Amino acid sequence: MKRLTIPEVVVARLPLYTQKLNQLLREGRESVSSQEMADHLGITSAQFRKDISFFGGFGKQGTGYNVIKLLESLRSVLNLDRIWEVALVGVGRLGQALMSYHGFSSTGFEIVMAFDNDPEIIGKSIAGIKVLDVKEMQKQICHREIPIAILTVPAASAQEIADQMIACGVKAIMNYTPTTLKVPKGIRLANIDPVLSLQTITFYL
Amino acid sequence: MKRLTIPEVVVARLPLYTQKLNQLLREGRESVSSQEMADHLGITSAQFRKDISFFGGFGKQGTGYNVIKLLESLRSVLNLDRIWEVALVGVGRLGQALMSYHGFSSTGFEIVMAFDNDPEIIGKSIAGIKVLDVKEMQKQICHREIPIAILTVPAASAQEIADQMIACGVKAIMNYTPTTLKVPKGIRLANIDPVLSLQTITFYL
DNA sequence: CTGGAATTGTTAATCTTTTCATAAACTCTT
DNA sequence: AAGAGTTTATGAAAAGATTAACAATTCCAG
Repeated sequence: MKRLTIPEVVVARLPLYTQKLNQLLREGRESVSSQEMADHLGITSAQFRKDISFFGGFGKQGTGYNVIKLLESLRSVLNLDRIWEVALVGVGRLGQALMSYHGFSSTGFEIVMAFDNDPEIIGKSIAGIKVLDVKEMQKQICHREIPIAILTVPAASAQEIADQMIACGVKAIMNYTPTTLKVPKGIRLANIDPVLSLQTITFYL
Repeated sequence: MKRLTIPEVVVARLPLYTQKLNQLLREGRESVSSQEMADHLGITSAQFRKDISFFGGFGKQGTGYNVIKLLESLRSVLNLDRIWEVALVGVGRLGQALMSYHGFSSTGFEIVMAFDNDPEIIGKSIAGIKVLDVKEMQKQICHREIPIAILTVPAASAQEIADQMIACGVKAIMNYTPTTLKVPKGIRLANIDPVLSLQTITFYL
């Protein structure tokens, strides 16, 4: 299958493309050129065209790309034309903020379970989801075959919880903790501790 | 100056290195080999050594790297040996969660101002910071010469607020909104909408 | 104090990603 | 319907990043 050979850097740019295309769609635009996309995204038009061409020719010479058509193609490439169930572990302030974040459900992600170990919070409902005891986590995640987990626990327990998740079939972890997690090959790990990106930026200031 | 020629990919990995080194330091480790670092971080040892060597030889043949020495060198390279003042705009749930996040101050970042346009929240104090009217933003940011801003406003006003920030000297924006921002050259922009990384991951699932 | 084991720093080779350049395709005006 | 002006798709060239390989050090055991 062609998909296996697509560079990771390219895949990482696709969500930005869909974001911009959504914006154009809302503005009522019907088509857009690679040049315009590139200008807005701060890349070169050649790069945009090349990236898109990995998945086939969606453009039209002289006109550019049809916004809706390209958007739907990208959504399909990224497997966004379905609903992804997500579990969240660690219902602290950040966890609660993410649970209440409307941006997930509007883009096809749904937090369907949340877990914590604090008796104060277990049993409460946040954004319509009842918080369960983390002791239930493995049973629940296994049972519903949840593929994606958001990890917002304290650093000290991050690795332990991650191991448990992986043991019951989680395939991707969004790691919000300031911890270096070790995961087996085949498990996708995204490190999105807010501090990491700040620390990259200060190099350039 | 040598720094100008260091690849962005390398700089992006350095925070992960400091994260792991901090962990080793807490465990009381004195030295670590490139091989061990690589194993934990899921990279090759050659890559680690090469990355580090951009900044000079901090290791010792036969022994590895002194944890404290390497950590301090990296912190200095990343300009983390000072305090960085940060402004936050948009005190919604995510904004509040970030304001209360302890991970910033413990790593040298301090949210010193917060702004919103909601009369309900203006004047309240969150995590010790009084929320000001966003109308005051430009005056305050200019006056204190804040270099970094966290953008957690609704998508609709993101570009406008970003423009205002840049006009009064902000050099880096952490964009948490699901928006493609256009910023002039020389301004660093980090897109950290939680949805973006989820959308990258689903390609591989 | 010597020899074997461990580990770095760095050069060269390989692999990946970006940019360039241009033919082919389409639109629009007259 | 012809010609001028756009714009894509793509193969080839250039630039950039990663990996491999190994000489040069250092450590440690005996």
